[in-house]
Parts: sequence; C-alpha cells; structure tokens
Amino acid sequence: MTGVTIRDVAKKAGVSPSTVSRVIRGETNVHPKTKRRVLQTVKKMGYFLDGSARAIVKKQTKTIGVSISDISNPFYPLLIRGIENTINKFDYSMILCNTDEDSSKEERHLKVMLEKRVDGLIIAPTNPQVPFLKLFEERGIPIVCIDRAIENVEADMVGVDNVHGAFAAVEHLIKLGHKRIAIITGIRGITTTNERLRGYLDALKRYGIKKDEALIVEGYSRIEGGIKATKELFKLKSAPTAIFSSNNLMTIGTFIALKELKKSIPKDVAVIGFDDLEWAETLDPPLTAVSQPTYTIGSTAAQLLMQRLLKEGPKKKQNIILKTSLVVRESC
Amino acid sequence: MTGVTIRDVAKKAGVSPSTVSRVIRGETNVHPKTKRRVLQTVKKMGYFLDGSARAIVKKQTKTIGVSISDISNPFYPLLIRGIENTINKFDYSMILCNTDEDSSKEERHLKVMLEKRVDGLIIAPTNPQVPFLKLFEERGIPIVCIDRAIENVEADMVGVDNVHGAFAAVEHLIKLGHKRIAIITGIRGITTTNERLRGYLDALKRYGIKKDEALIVEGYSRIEGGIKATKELFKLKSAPTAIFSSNNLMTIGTFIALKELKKSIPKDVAVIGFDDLEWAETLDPPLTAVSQPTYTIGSTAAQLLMQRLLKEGPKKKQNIILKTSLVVRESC
DNA sequence: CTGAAAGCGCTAACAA
DNA sequence: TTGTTAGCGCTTTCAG
Repeated sequence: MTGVTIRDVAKKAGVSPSTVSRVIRGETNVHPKTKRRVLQTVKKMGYFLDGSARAIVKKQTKTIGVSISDISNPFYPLLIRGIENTINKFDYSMILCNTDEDSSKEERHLKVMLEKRVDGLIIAPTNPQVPFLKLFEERGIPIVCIDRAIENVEADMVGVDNVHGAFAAVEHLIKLGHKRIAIITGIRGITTTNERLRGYLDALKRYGIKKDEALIVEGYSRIEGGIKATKELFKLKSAPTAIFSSNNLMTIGTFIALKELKKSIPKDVAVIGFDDLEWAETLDPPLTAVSQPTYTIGSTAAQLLMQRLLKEGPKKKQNIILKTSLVVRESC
Repeated sequence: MTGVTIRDVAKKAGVSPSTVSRVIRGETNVHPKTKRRVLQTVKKMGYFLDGSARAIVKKQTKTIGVSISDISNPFYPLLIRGIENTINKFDYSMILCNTDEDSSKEERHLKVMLEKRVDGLIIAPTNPQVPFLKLFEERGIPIVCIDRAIENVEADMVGVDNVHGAFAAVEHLIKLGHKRIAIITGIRGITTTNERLRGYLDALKRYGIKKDEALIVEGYSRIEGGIKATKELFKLKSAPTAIFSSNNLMTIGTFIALKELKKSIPKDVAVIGFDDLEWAETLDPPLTAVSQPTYTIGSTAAQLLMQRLLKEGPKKKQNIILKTSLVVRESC
C-alpha cells in the first residue's frame, strides 16, 4: 500500500495536481521541462494511476463484462480470444463470468457487472428473456449478444445461421443414404437448440423423411448428456443409422458412448457434429462437422461493442449472421 | 445513464445519505421502518451502487487479476473454472488476460491490473523473472503463481510435480521396452519445460539409457510445433520408437503428424503425453497421459489468494505441489 | 438510531 | 502554460 497520490507527486515536483494530471493524461499544453520533471517524479515515487478514482469522474471504467455459459466448453476459448485481442487494442479489459446456463447465477453476475460499472456487455444469454438486461439498456450500456438472441431489449447480435448449418449437416447424411437419422439436442429453450432442431426438421421434410419423435433426444449440451442420449438411442428397437449431435460436448459424449457400445463409426452408425473441434482430425474416426467461425464471432462482437462505446456504430442495432461450413472427414 | 446516487435516494426517502449507506451495507443499527422505506426507495428509483466510488474509499475492488498464457490451450479452461467457482463465493470477480507467452504483453496487462486496483493476482508467469511483480509486492497485493514458479518476489505457488510426472511417463515407456525415446519440449526457459525435461533425463539415466541430443526437440508448446517436431524426428536415420510429448497442444500435433506420416500408434511408435485431455479416450488411439488436476490447481490457488485477502493465511508463503497421475490407455 | 461533515484520488472548468 | 476550486459517489468518523 504505497498509496502515492497525484497530490504527493505534485508537491514533490513543485507543481499543482492538475499539472500532474495533465502530464499523466498526455495533454500537450504542458511545458516540456515541467513534463519531464513530473514524469521523473512519477517514476521515482512509484506513482500509479488509480483507475477507480478516474472512473468515477470520467464515468468510464475501460472494462467490459463478458458472460458466457462455460469456458470449459471448447466452443468458447477461441471466441474469448477474439474478444480479448480486439478490446486490447482499445485498452479495454474484461471481467469474465460463467453462468452454467443458470439464469439466477447469470443475474447475480450481471448485477455485479452493473455495480462495477462495466462500459459494455458481451453476453451469451441463458435464455431469450433476461429481464435484468433492461437495466443495462436504461443506463445506456451497450449490449452485444453472441451465439444467441435476446428479446425485449435493444442489443446487437453476432451469431451463425444455425438453421442452415443444421440443415446442411442432415442433408449431408441424407445424401449418404441415411433415413433413420437421430438428433441429440442441447438444452431446451435456448435459441441455438431450437434453431438447430428446426434445421434438422426442415431437412427431413425437404427430403420427404417422416420425423420420428423417438429419434429426437435431449443431451443437455454436456458430455454426460451426449453419452446418455446415445445409449438411449441404441435401446430403441429400431436404432438410428446416423446421429446428428448438435453441439461440441455432446459429440464427445457420443463418441465415448459408441466406443463403449462397440459400435463402429461410420460403419454401424454415422456421426456428424455441430461445432468443429481443433483436434477433430485426431478423433477416431476424424469427425465430420459443421464448423463455426468462433474466433470471428468474438472479434466481431467486440468490434461492434467498441464502435458503440466510441459512438461510431450505426444507429440501428446490428444482426450479424456468420456462415458455417461443413468440414467433411471420416465419421459419416 | 440514470445516475441515481445515494443522495438522491436519501432525499426521496427523507433520510440522510449515511443512513442509506448503512442500509445498503446491511448495517444492523438502523430502525426497521427506516430500513424498509429506504429499501423501497432504492428499488423504486432503480438505484445501483457505484463500485468505483466504494472502491476508492474502501481501498478494495473485489476484483482479482488472472494472467495466463492462452485460454485456448485446453489446460486452462478448467483451471479458470476452479478459480471462478472459488472466488464467486467471496463475491469476487476476475479480470482475465492472455499473455501468449509474450512478456511485454504480460507487463502491459499487469500495469492495467495495477491501475484497476485488483485486490490480488493469480498468474502463470511467462518466465521466472517478472520484474513488474515487484510493484504488486510493494503495494501489498498478494500474488499466487500457478503452474510455474517465480523468483525474487514473495508469492504463493500452486503447481504439480513436473519432474516426477515426466519421470513416470518415461519410465512407463522404458518398462514397455523402449530405448529410443524422444521428448518434444515446450518453450525453452519456462519452468515447466525445464522440469519435464529433467524428469525425462532422470528416467533415462536411472535406467541406464544414454541420452541422444537428436531425440530432444522443441515443440514451442503449440500444435504446429508438435507437428513440426514429430516430422523432424522421423527424418532421423534412426527414428524413435516412442515419443514423450510434454504438453497438451503438442500432443495433438504429434497425433496429426503421425497420421500424415502414416505411422500407426502404438505399433510404429508409442506416444505418451503430459496433460490429459477431456476427450483423450476418443482419440485414435486413446491417449495415455500424465494427468494434472487442473480444476484443483485453480481452486487451490484461488483459496490461497482469498485467505491472503482475508488475512487468514499462514504467514509463510505456501508452495503447494499437487500430484499427477498416469492414465494408461492405448497409445503406448 | 440518525445526521453533518470530511475526505478517498482524480478531472474539469475557470482564472490567472 | 499553470494553479485554484469544486465536485464525482461513496464511507466514515464524530456528534447528537
């Protein structure tokens, strides 16, 4: 607790606090000589700006909040890097929170962020209705949604075309000759879950395949869920010949379960995943998947947010939908 | 920008600012009736505490800094969760920064954290000498190192026994009959790299195997590096029969390279990795690896830090070394 | 149990 | 180019 203040520096350097402040903020109208002296004193005394004090008068913290479901879902790390690399250019940092898809946890985190006076928020909302976000809007704190959309609140949004991506995945399976295609869905109620399910359904309909409720199982967006769901599918009298796993973690679960069940991929059953994995080609067999530009989602969201903070953005809220791509490897 | 202050609430509720402050902080010596009235007004006016203002007088931000090399390294996500889950219990949040093993980037981040007045720091230092950390020490901001140690600064440390873990890995290989064992090392200069290399060397010596410099290659702790290093090894006149990959990302690289090279694991070459992967059993073949308790590293570090912040910790700096475990699957 | 007053460390007019 | 002054929104004595 050295606690050197701007006043201490001022006294030592024989100038006024405001002059020290000017030097620190890099204002130009300070005599070079004075400036040098102040800078020396700053260094000598080990002075460090107090961000809280500055924040209180500038009404700006140079901090944004980032709320996601779970950093240990492999979907997020690169997205976070996309955010970080972008905001760093603007001298911003981020407070990171995980919600675990629990909306009460989410609300607690958002409350803290509000109190810490984040300048902006990037959020993957737990559900389309997050009443608390109203408070951000009221205070003019810009919000950018990632991955999922939100209702009733003005917010930019960056995501991918889930319906189309899922459609492409299932279409791929169908063209390979599959008719009994199962889907393992994520947590109910989340936008992405719904959209991917829709894409699945659309593809079936488009190719005249009747939907079978028994082939639609919930995997809760987790490895365990993927394992359980896959095992369930193979308890059916008429098991599927192909599985569309609609997220990352569940795909890993599916692979694990299939190995346990001694089912060979793709001979016994084809598997296609939503979300590519960095190590997808080292899987057994290499995974065919719908790939999302995760880094770009993050960087785009951050850019949008920074534009808002600099009041440079377009007036209208943006809705940016990035493209997915089908990466064909050997699991189908 | 609603900007409702404690004074606004006070006026509306017909009390003094200090009373409002008392209610907000949950002080008990406030008349229940007054308390209720204030609480109502707070809610009605949409008042929200200003954390910066509080921080400035309490000299406490309830925020810690977390500096790691790269969140997209699969080693970190669970570790971060360990930290978060722990600090959340104490109403703390974290500012997360990635250094990419670049010490100048690290210093910039640390400077910002100092300015944002983090109460504590958890860091995986880029190298054993981070002069900037001296400034944290001077200000009495507790530091906990994870994964790697630091010199010249008082700091707690939580890590694993890298020497022993590496020794066990190589020993496993030797007992399987291997004599030409290669190691792919991480970035030079980092503690973990050195320690794992030492474990490798120790094991060779212990079992009377002469070390061959050609079998020690650098993989720079990245997937690309692992690929390159593996390919180099197979350009040798006398290629290794086993590879010890000393980190996560490089192991993935090794798998990729071996597949390209059409080498079969473990028939043509055995592979053992340092760092387990959540999806290790879905690899082709399932990976044998030295597993680290990543979540526990994070939670332990956070607990230690919280103890320091609550001034409850032991006086002496702690050095907690957790155990690794060998998970035998099918790649050896 | 409550209020008045001072002050945390900074910036932003306004004067000089 | 520099200094003086008045806050920013909160907490904390100290009285009452």
